Amino acid sequence: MASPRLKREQSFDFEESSSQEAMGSAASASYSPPGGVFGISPTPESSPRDGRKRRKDRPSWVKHTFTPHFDGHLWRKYGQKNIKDSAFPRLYYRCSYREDKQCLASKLVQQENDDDPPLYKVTYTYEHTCNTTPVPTPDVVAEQPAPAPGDAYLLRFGSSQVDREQQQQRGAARRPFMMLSFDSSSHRLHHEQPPAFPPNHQLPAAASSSPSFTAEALPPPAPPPTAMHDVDGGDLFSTWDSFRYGLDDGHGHLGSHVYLPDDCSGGDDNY
DNA sequence: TTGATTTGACCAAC
DNA sequence: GTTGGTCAAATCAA
Repeated sequence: MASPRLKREQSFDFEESSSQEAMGSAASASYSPPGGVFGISPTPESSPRDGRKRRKDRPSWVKHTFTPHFDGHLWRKYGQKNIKDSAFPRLYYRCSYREDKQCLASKLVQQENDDDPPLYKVTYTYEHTCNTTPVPTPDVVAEQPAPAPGDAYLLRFGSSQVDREQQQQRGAARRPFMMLSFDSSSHRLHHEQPPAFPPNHQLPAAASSSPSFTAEALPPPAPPPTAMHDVDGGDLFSTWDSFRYGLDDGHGHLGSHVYLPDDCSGGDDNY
């Protein structure tokens, strides 16, 4: 009402991970610390109608990632919409525990380009209050056994992006797939010791052979999940997701690409 | 049968 | 008036 149009400025983009929640970024890290940083009280909408308010007075933070679906929390998709001026649809997710635990966390996933892998902008709203411990350990194989200091540690999870998206879009999505991402500052993994990924975790040949790339992620804020391969022996984590450990030198490395964190888009959206 | 996803409609924010 | 976020019925898959 009185406030001028709230654009992305509304969403706090924090480059520094001062807050280390489970929000880490898998790719570039421009996310803001959930919790406590927002002066506003994330008071849940009291009335159902309020819940439909557009981004306004709601704590939110943005991050760019190649693995938008992988941040350690369980999400349920509740909507998808084509956005004006955007070539890609926006996906709407909310915490699977929303009802069980009144967790208000939600996120919007917006693909930003068509690269390989594509970069996504993920806007989180409200911090998780479900206290669920996320992050199962994915099937993963380090592509680079020993990243040099300051380098990214690339891990690839599972199959191709296409596969994953196809699955996701079709029935495979039935099982709420986990999204995992780690925060960078809070908990840095050491190169010599990647997270507790079970040794027996490997990728499908296709995945490991694919040159196409993978995203990078930063170390988990919380102790890496212990060997939890896919919860149901499946492909829960056999996805195109991957991680990168280490460095927060300010920008992410993606294969040969280097992109600037967060506001690289400079206020981006035109929405 | 159950539970997640899809998709169009509704409605508030701009 | 337009756009974006959410709802909810229909659909689908395990």
